[in-house]
Amino acid sequence: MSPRRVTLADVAKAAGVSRTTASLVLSGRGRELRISQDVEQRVLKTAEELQYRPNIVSRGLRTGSSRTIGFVSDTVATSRLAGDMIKGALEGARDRGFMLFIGETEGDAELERLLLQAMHDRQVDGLILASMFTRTIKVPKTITAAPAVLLNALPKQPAPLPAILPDEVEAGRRAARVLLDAGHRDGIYLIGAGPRLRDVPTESLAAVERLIGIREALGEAGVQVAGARTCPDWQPDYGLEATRDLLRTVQPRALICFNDRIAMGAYQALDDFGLKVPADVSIVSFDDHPIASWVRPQLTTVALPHYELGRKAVDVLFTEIERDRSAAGGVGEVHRVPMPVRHRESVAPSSAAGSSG
Amino acid sequence: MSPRRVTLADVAKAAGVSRTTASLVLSGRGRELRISQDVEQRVLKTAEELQYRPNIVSRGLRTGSSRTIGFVSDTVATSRLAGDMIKGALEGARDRGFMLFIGETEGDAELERLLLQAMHDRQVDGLILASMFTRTIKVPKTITAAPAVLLNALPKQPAPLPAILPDEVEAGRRAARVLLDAGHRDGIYLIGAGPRLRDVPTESLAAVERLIGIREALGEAGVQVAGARTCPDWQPDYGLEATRDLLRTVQPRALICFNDRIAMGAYQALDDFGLKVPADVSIVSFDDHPIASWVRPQLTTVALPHYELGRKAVDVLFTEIERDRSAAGGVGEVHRVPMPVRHRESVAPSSAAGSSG
DNA sequence: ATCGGGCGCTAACCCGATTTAGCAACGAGT
DNA sequence: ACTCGTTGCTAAATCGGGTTAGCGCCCGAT
Repeated sequence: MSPRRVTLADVAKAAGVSRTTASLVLSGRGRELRISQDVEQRVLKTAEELQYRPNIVSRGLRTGSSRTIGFVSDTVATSRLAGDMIKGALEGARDRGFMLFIGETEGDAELERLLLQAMHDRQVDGLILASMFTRTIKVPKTITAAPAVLLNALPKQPAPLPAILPDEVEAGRRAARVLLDAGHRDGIYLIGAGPRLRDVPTESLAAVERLIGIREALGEAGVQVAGARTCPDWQPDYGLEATRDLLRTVQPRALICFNDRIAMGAYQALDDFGLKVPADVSIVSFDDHPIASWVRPQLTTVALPHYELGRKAVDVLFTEIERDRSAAGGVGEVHRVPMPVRHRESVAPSSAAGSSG
Repeated sequence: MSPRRVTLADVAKAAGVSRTTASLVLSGRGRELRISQDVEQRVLKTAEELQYRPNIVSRGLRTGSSRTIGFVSDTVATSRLAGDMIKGALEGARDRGFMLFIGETEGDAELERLLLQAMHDRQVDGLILASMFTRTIKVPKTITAAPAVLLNALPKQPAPLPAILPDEVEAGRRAARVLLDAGHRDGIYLIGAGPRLRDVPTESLAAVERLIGIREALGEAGVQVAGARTCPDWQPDYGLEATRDLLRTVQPRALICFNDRIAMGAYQALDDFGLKVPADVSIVSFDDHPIASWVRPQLTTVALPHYELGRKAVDVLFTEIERDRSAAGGVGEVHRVPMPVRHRESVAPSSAAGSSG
């Protein structure tokens, strides 16, 4: 059997004071409420000796705060891709002495309802609703029971919820600029989505935004996308198939793959056609999945800042909790986290390149 | 501001009964304590109408249970490899109406201490101590404050803690048998560890056990390991280097790679030497990392049952919690979860194969 | 009339903290 | 001597439930 914990009453008794006094001293309000140095020291010493630790459950009952936040996702907890989001959230929470409840909904609305309920039953101070991939989600009504933020997602209907998202449009621009900077102007193809804004996988916000950024940066340089192949799902086999299909008709000079798994498929297709990366074809991609540094040559990619997203979500959530305490209404601001370029080996200067900057 | 929750007192008042009566009815003890049908129905109806939900924090204060378990790992939450362990644990907990606290220690003992403390402060009913890779760990003393199990780890010093681990020895046997069944008897090399039991990465229990299983199964068939290359860390680049080194002197007929990332490096090395998988060299591996089905040909591998490990850990933890309640002492049983073979495309019959029975 | 006993419900205490209101002792001012 | 203000501490209420002991009532038996 586990031994009984030391309680405030134990400390008070051992120090020969009332529970009130012990509580005041230990919560640092002793000075303010005129507890003598003598008593203060005695209480602190006793607490130390007995290894007293306040019971947060009990405190929570009184104060209404459990010093806990809930992290609810569709399936983010099990995807390595986004595991770092949890890590960021975890560390942000830890810095403030908060713990993290984790829950997965598998995209099931009923499960989500039950999960949120279970978290509210445990008096979470706030909630993070995360999505595995960037998209719009239907915000459950019960969410209003506590402060909340959206992570990697936007509300389908307008809602006063802050959202934290990667800056995908800028990422698109950056990917395009990597190629432009290497002198590429012709034979740039897209694998995964495009060329039109509606040629994207269902619900994928990232696809649309990346596409916008790509077209914008290329457009500014007076460059046209030479063509594109869409993929119903962004997995290696679809990337392989799409790229093969492309190579049967044209020889691209550069590929912008919409994520690293697609890029892996593209590598395989290029290999099949005897084309070398980056000598024959340059490749730039998105996500910075571990695979990006495992393939050869290593893949130049625009990284999803998972860790930063998780941390930012917690930061925003805490300002939201603050706001809630002051009874102020939320506004639903959208926070964009920059996606950094990881320069590796899959991009070479265009052989047709003129001046280099 | 979030609206105030409906409390038991609200229900009691609305139903015109005492809090006691309401509590008895709602906790199902009404019949036992002779509450009339009439009152019982009234209370249930009122609770339903007011959408009453008991506050678990409050209940926890009285009963000592928070209906929550803690999942503490070195860095398991952020590794896709092991994310499914969390998923398994999550679902096991959910089935019992429990939530999961998540925490990472980064291998830092002080962080671990603080984390366990924070969890105990929140009255967790039990703890799962998980490791990202199978190994022995130093069990913190404070662990005795609540029931606990080890996941993917064994205690360094003898401790009465149950442990849940993949059956690595049998996995080793299975990997070897995959090759034996395909008729391979000669030219079988190991990449990652071996050939001696002490030729393994530091602290890696999996390496030792897989090696034991491999040697056992091969030995029973009267087959010798032709040679081996160790890797200081089981990453693709080390696998690549080790395999290259091997290919400079011999031409293997089959490789047993100690995990899929190493196998990926091996693929690259074989490609460099113009050798085809599986026509020239068969490969069998461990883990069933996503990459195993992305490489071509797809990799035959013995899967780590992450999901089952997580679930099993929760199951064992609950029997442990039960045991704790009955004040019985723990025994520290070791539970082994089978690792299934994923037959894919990287193993071909040995060209020198004779009879196949 | 009195007692015993089952029935149906509730008062009151408990969990472990926080917090409000206020008490006792003492010195200073009038 | 009396009021007033500090100082230093504590009693008691509170959070939202679970749990124990027992109260009032009615019926039947003595």
